[in-house]
Amino acid sequence: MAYFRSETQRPDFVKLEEEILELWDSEDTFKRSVTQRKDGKKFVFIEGPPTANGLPHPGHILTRVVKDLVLRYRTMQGYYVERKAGWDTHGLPVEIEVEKNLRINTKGEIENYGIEKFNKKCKDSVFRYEKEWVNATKRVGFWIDMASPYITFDNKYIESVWWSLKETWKKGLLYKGHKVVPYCPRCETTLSSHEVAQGYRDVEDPSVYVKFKLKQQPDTYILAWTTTPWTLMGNIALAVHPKHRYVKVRVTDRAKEEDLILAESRLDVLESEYEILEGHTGSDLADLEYERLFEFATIEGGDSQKVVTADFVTLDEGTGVVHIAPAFGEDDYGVCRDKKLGFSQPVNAEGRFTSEVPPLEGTFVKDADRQIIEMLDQRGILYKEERYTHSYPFCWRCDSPLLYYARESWFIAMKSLRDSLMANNEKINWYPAHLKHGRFGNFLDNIADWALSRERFWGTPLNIWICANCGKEFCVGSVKELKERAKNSVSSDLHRPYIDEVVFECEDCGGEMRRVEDVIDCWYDSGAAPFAQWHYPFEKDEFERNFPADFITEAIDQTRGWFYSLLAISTNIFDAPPYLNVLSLGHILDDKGVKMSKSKGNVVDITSALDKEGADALRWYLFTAGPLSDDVRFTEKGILEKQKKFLNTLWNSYFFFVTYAVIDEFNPNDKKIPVERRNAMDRWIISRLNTLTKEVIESLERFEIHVAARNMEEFIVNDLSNWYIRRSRRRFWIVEADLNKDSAYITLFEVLVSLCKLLAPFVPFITEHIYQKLVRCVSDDVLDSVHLCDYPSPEESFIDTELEVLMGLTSKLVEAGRRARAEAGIKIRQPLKEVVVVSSDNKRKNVASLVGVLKDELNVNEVRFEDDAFVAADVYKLVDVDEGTALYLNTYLDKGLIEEGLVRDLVRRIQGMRKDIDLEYTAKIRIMYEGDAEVKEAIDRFSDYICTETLAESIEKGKPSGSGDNIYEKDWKIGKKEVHLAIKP
RNA sequence: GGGCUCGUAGCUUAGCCUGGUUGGAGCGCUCGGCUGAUAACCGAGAGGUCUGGAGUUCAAAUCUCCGCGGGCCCA
Repeated sequence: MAYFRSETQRPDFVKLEEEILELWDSEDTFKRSVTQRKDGKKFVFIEGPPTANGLPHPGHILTRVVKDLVLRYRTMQGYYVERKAGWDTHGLPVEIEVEKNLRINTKGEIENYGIEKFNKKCKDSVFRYEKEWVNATKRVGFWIDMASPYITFDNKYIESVWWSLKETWKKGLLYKGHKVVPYCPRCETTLSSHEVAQGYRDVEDPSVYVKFKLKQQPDTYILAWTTTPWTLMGNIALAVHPKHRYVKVRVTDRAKEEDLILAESRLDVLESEYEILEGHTGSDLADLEYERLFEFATIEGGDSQKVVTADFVTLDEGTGVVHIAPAFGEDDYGVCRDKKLGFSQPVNAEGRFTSEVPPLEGTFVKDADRQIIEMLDQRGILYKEERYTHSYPFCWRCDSPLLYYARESWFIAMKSLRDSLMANNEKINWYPAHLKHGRFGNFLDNIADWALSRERFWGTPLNIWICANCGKEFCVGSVKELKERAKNSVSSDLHRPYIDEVVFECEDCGGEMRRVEDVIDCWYDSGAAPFAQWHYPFEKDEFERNFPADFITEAIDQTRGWFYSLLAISTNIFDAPPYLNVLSLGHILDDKGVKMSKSKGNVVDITSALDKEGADALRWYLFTAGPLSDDVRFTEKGILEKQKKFLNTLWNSYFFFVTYAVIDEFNPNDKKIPVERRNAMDRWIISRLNTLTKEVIESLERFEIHVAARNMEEFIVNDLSNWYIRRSRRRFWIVEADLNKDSAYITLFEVLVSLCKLLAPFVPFITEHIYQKLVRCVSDDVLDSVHLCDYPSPEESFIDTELEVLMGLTSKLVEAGRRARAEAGIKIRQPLKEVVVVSSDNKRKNVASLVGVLKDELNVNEVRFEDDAFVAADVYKLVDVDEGTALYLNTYLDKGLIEEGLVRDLVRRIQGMRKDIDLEYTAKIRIMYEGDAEVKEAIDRFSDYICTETLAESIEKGKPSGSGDNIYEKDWKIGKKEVHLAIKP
């Protein structure tokens, strides 16, 4: 009885994968693969939570399969790898989706609609596509526990976030300041950077050169430049670069002599003749005072009308002197904060001047430019005006120009943690390595405080209460504390608007304390995942077991996103790196190399590939496409090619094995043949397999996943399929019991099983199928799944480098021999007498063990080795093999060889005919033929050979009698001879 | 506009860190061959201004600088 089951030659991979999914489901394989390793060393992974209010796109699929690969690999290596899914559920993107559906777009409209109703819509919206996410995740084979995910809107999650903010607050690192944000005055809302990026457009604006009169020096002005004249109303300071050269020049303006100060390298902006009076570096100019341009707006909280130095000043345009208005520029605001200067905000939330600027009250700032320029001109302090084209952001929703506008905001003082951030970064391995001190390191180097608050609705409420009476602040760190302090009842939902109702009594003055209205940046939510997903510190065990993470991976855009927010929070709270290894992936581009985006409409529907080619093909395509840190140009054609080339070849290797193992009733459990007793071909493929195993593990450890995958593909296609199996086929056809045959079977069996384990993390479906059929169906005391097995480790004693080199030489000799045949015009099916290998090297002696291979591949009866002294006769065709090795092919054909060739041709035709009518591999046939005397003579002499090769009981001259049932006939032309063949099953 | 990164045959890519035979493969194309596992495979051939330019060097796809184009992040 056969031990294996026959297979179809052309599998439906998609159907096969669905069957495997069912198998995993019914046997609970994922859970068992995790718990089985419970006593193993921990390998901690954190899932970067996606938002399920949109469909997963190809980039998500990439990160999911990469995560899966690494986690399966570590699991098979014996690590205990828990995998908790997570969902990111808060934030502006969610709100915008809901706004779109409600067809509203301002905060006022949301308030009118009702925060309670609005937030409920948000909550429902974040799981709108959960089913699609879950399905896609399962379908691509990503094993992650989606039954108990962490969800950032959970009360427990929020409570952990609150705890961490209270820790921050207690250290005095949570403070209130201003943040200059891109702001749409029509929608009355701030925009996220992503939204701003969508709206940049080139526009022409006035650009003015303004003279700021110095206080201490008569008729001396600093010349500054701006493209937004309206911001001059908020001027507080002028900035120069500390290291650049500035000069004082004497010019004549409107018949009046005066002195101007500007950067030396910007002198060509001057309209008239000038004379240089003196030079300074920027830092020499610091603290010079100048007169106010306009005596309108009030200035609070510090000095003003001073020259300061700032590194962001450039000499590319303007005068090298930058006008600073902290209410209208992020850099401006930062400088003023650092230099303890004042602040002035003469513009209201609608973008119009307030009553502080009477002549312009109620005017929209962008419309005030003209008037302001005229006011400057009248007062003689406008040096000149030009038009200037630059890119400026507009609202993507309503197209009005955005303003940079200072709003009150809460910050975490990340700047004070800069050194710790950098020190913790040193403890992290980055893949690719350049990110560590490149993009990420530079970012940390220039770190700014984290603007944490958002004047929005759907998010973790900022847990700070302020006394309306005395201004005292209090930060709540837990639900328990909230309930203790609350004067009124506390809702079970910690979100707005319920939390807004909670009022405290001020401990100092007895006044009423109310929560600040803001929610927090949702990046803080996801960055808190290492502890918040375990409800730390309210529950301690899980967090302590799972910190820090060993591994995270997301796409490159997360360097300043999640990769940073994790490090920022972890450094702040624990002063430790939150992850030890981070793999940054490239993006998936369309087939033209352009980023996929909804607006361009070039987003590929990945489900189509999953439905047609399947998950394994998709995974393999992504893993082999190139370094994972590079962008991938995505083509479905590429996936199809991987299916044809890689999956089919793997399948066929397996198919070949089972086909003959069934015929032969081969049972691997009966045959134990030590490797050293097997033939050279077997020892070679086993050596190659172990070398491969070593290379694969080394590459995976370096996260060079594409190198590992490409090595495996090459092994399967070249070494296993095209060389080992093709070369060994005849051994599988031996009918009687035979050690050589058994060695071939057992070798191919072992290689296939090892290969499945090696490949299992990459292509989990096909490997599972093959494992089930090859191992589980045959033996009783085996593991139920390939994913429960241990990952192979290389067996050094099986690696025979010399043999591998030798096989390399042999294949070179084969190639050379074929070239010789091609050049001589003798096809391979025509047997020849001999080849002579001439080599000065003594390695040729070793080739002796592989002489059989050479004979077969080149179809010669003999292989001889000679040294340099060999003198070839004319019938020998010479080809060079490599340096020091040459090959001579004896091209002389005698009658015997010609006959043999003819017979080979006949056998080939008969085999083809068997295949034509789909005969069983083992079916016997009878052959009849017609041909001339030479054909008859050849057939007579070789009839035994022909019969054996074609499984014929007889071969007879003549035409089959009667128009036969089941008789298959065909006329052939072999060389110049006409032959008629008929076969009858 | 700034930072980082990528750019090798029609397509997908190796080589670049550590400069040195004639820049390798695969798909596709042409011709020939092999085949009872394979949608495969083997041999020969056509196809390359290694993104452009400059520099360093006896020698540059490789190192340096300046452009161009794609991508990401920031403005």
